[in-house]
Amino acid sequence: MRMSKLFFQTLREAPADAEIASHQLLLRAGLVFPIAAGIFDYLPLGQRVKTKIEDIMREEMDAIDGQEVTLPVVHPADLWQQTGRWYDIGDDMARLKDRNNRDYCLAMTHEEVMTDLAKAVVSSYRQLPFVLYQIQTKFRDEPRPRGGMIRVREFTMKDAYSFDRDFDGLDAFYPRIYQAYFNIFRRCGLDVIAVESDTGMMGGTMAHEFMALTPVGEDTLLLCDGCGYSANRQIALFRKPEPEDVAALVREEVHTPGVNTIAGLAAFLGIPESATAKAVFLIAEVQDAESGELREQFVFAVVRGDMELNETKLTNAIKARRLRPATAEEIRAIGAEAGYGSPIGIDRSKVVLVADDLVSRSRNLVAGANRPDYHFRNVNYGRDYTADIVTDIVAAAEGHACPHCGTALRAVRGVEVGNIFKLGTKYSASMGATYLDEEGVSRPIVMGSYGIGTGRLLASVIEHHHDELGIKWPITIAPYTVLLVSLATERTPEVAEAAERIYAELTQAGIEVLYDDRNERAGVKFNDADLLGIPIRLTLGAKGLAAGVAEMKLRRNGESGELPLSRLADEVQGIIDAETALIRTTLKPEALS
RNA sequence: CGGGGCGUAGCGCAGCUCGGUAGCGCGCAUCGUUCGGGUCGAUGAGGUCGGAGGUUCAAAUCCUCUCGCCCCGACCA
Repeated sequence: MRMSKLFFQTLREAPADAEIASHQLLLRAGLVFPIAAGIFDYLPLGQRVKTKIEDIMREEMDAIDGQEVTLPVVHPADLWQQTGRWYDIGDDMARLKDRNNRDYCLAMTHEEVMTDLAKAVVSSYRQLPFVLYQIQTKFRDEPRPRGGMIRVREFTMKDAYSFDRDFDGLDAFYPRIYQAYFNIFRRCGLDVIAVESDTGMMGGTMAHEFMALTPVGEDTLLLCDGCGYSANRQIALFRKPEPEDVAALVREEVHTPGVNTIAGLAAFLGIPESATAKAVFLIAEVQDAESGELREQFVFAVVRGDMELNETKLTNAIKARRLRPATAEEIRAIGAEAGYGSPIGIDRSKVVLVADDLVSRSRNLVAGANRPDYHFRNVNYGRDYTADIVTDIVAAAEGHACPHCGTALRAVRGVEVGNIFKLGTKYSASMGATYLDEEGVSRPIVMGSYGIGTGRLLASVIEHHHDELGIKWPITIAPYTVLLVSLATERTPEVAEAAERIYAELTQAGIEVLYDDRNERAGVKFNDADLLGIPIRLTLGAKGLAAGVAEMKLRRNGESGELPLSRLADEVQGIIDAETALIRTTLKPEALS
C-alpha cells in the first residue's frame, strides 16, 4: 500500500479527551474514529489489525473443532422472553420495534439465538457435541463507556458456544478452549492471566476471565505469588485471621458525639478498626421462592470494620438479582441509624441479616447503638444478636492471606479481554433445546459460552506495546509487517526509482508492505513510522542506495542493521520469520487452575 | 443515575470576568525554498462559536433550558 493513497491521517497532538495511551494512539495513528460515546469507525489501518486478530481467532477456534457461523444482530423479542432476559436486563439492552410494532432488540450476546438454532437442528445424541462460533457485532448500551476502545457500546466479539450431551462432555471441552484462548492472546502478543470469576447472571458452574494486566484496567484481581491462586476481587477468597479467644465482656454504651465513620470511631476510642463492626444497609431485589414475584428486601450486612463488604459475594449469598444502597428513610424504618448502625435493637422482622463469618467469631467489637452519637462496646455475636446467614461476604484485598497457601495476596488491575463460562442447561432448558439419548429419553443440551472482545483486545495490545513515540505492533497483528521509507528528493530521483522497484519486489514476494512514497521530509516520515508502529522499517536513502543497502530497524527494540538490496526480499522474509517465531515461543500448555 | 470538567476551523487552544470587526499554532491548498528525525517564507481556503429560547441597539461573551463529549463513582447477563 502506498502511503500517499492510504486513507488516514496522523495527529501530532492527541484529542484532549483521550486520556489513556491506547485511546490516544488509536486516534493519533488514524486507526479508528469516534462517532459517538463508545461507538467507533475502524479506518483502513485499524481494520487490518482487526482482521488479523480475527484470523488468529479463527485458526485457534477451528483447531478445537469450532465451526464458524454468523447470527443476526437484530433479534426478535420472543427469544429473549423465553429465557426471561428480556425482562431481567434493563437499559443495557437496546430495544426497537418494526413497522408492525413487533418488539426486537439488538444483540448484547447470542445465547438465545444460538440455543434456538441448536434446538432447531439437534434431535439426537448422535449430533453432539459441537462448537459454533462467530465474529459479530454486539451492542450494549453501557451507562458509561470509557477508556477509548476499552469499554464501548458497540463492539465486535468472537463468541463461541459449545453443545454437549452432558457435563462430562462440557468438562472435557472446557480445558481445550481455555488453552485456545491462551494461544489466541499470546499469538496477538498479549500476556494474560486467567482468573476464576463470578458466574453472575449468566448462570453456570464455572467461569474464568482472561485478564490483561494494566493499571487502566477496570477489574481488581488478587494474585498469589506463592501458589499461583488468582481470582477476580468479586469472588476472591482469603484466609481470615483467627480472632483472639477472649471472654465476652459486658456490653456498655459509649458517648461518641459526631463520630459516624469507622475511621473516626477507631481514632476517637483509640482502638484498631479491626475491633469495630461495620453495618451496611442495602436493598436487594429478590425473587420470592413461592410466588416467583420480584420484591425488594432490606438487607443488613455486618462486617468487621477493617474489611470491605463484597457486594458480589453478598448478592450470591442471598441469591439476590441486584443490590442498591438503602436510603436514609429506609434505614430509619427498620430501626437503625445511618452512621451509628448495628444489628442490636433493629426490627428483625423487616430485614435479612447477613454477618461475615469473621465478625461472628470476633469478640467484644464496637458497634453502633442505632441512635445518633452513641456506640456500644463489647458487642458479641450470639449473645447480642444473631444473623440469618453467616458466611464470607467481605472483599479480599492486597496483603490478605492466600486461601490455599497463606502467602500475602497481591492486588493488580486488569482488563477483561475474554471469558469462558460453563453455562450448563440454563438456556437449553428454558428454550427447550433437547436431544434424545440412546434410551430415547429427552435431555437438555449442556452448553458453554466463550467470548473475546476484539476491539478491547486490540486496545489492550497497544496498552502493552507502545512507547512515548507510538505503537509497537506485535508482528502477528501489525497492519503491515514492513514500512518502506523512501527518502527520495527532487535531486535524487534514482532513490525514488529504486524504492519503487523494492516496493514491487517485496510485494510480489508476498510481504505486506506499507510504502511511504509521500513527498515529506525525513523527520515527518520517521515520526509517522514510530507512531504507526510497523514492526520492520526499511529506509532507502541516497547513501544507502549507492552502497547497495537498505537500512533496517525493528520498532520493537530499536535494533538496526543494513540489508543488501540484492537479496532484500529474502533477508526481510527471514526477519519476519524470526520475529514471528519469537511470538510463537510464548505459546505453552496451560493447566486449568 | 450521583459528582466533576469541557463544547470556538480537521487537531490543540486563546477570546467570555468587563457584550461592540472571531483569533493563534499545527494540519490543509498554491508557489518558492529546504531535504536522513515534525525546514523556512509568501499567499489562501476553512467557523450556524454544540443547539433552542431570552435580555440588549448589539451576545462566543449575560440569563434559562437543552444536547453532546471526557473523567471519578454507581452499574456492567
